[in-house]
Amino acid sequence: MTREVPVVRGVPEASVERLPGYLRTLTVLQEQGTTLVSSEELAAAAGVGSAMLRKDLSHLGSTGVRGVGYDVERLASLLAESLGLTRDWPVAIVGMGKLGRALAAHAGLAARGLRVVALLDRDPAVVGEVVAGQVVRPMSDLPRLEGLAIGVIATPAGSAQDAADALIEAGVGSILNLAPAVLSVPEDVVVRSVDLASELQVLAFHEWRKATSVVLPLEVS
Amino acid sequence: MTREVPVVRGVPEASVERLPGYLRTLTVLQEQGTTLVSSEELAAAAGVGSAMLRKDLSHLGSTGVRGVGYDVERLASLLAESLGLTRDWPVAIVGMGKLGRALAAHAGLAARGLRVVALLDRDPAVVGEVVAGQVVRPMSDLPRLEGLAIGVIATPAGSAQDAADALIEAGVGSILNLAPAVLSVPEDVVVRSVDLASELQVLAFHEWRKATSVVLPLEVS
DNA sequence: CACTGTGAATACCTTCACAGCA
DNA sequence: TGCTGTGAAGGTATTCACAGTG
Repeated sequence: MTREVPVVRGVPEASVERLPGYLRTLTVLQEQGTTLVSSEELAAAAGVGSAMLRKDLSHLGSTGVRGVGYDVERLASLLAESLGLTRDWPVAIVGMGKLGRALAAHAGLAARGLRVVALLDRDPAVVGEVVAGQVVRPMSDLPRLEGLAIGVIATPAGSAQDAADALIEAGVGSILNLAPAVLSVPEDVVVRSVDLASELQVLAFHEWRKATSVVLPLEVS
Repeated sequence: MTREVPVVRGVPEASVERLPGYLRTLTVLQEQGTTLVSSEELAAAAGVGSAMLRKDLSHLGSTGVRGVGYDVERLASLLAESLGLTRDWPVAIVGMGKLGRALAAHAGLAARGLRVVALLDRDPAVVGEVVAGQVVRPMSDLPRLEGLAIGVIATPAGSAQDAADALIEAGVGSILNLAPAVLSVPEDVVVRSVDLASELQVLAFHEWRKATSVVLPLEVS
């Protein structure tokens, strides 16, 4: 996973990356009927330290009550608004392989303001198929789509740059790149890359490290 | 009391996360017939700065030649060995939804030493199905699997902790968690979480920020 | 009085810049 | 000469610890 985001105004990137997790955790608490939560409790549920949580929230203009904690609903609203959940973000997915289809079928994107408005593929054999209730379109349809905000690249590595170029041409401002390739894009376009094979390789590295390092017996005192 | 588990390979985590990308880039160069590469060129192709690349490689006991550059094949070998590619890492995938199936079918895992040895699902209706050439097994088969190294959780959030517990019980030392949930695991188990919906939400945040911050036209004097 | 919000301290990561070597 | 390897500098991110407050 990589990121290339110029930290511009306000919230540090590392902090931004944790916000969706906080919102998720709050939603669970809400469903459980919890109405008030301390930073300690929320942090534990979100898997982070409480000081970090408080600092993260402070960037959003936090709204806790000293001596008491946070109002769950209020905090959830703050996070939702900060993340842009109040708006709809039209998403186009390029590449209808297994991964692209999995994402297209992903329930819960819509609930978070992420509206998948187009599925595209370069392969004429795939175009016209119905995936997750939508007809797969040819790449040539891209320029016709209005108001696109986010593009997802789920193509093979070799087509990733072409897909990126086409998405940007169509007006996309952010790209989630699932292909194992480095994209070159204008600097005002935000790219996040996720490569599952690389994630597994990082884990393999850790297993390898564990296997080759814990040879010496531990000393107990 | 003890602490001090032998710390051997001092490769910083941030560095480890970039190694698979370097290897990927080198493989492409190799296929193109390139035999020698400078840090500047390789860094550009991998989308990082050249100083960072050199520092990353230095942690592995780098093997460049001053005034010349790196031997592509030699460097690829170094990276492959460092990442544990010389060994096979048995992987089990839990959860045969769309995402789990996509990963199971992922070509190129095997080429990187990641051998998917088992597909599992809790749902009896899915057990027995053939996915990517393998029969889906019930969770109760997990304890029977020998030598598992890495587990992938591709279940709904509600089942993720159960899946993690079962995988760890079966001897897994590292987990790739694709479910939107926080896992609690023993501290010697390495967990990496990837949530595609959260990734998209981070992008939505950036779009939102761009839309709300660049309202005032810049004044140039 | 328990908890938040935050300055200060620390740890970590990246970039700079150049010494040193083929 | 041209490039690597790396100490030092500069940034970010995280943690500590406590003052401030409902």
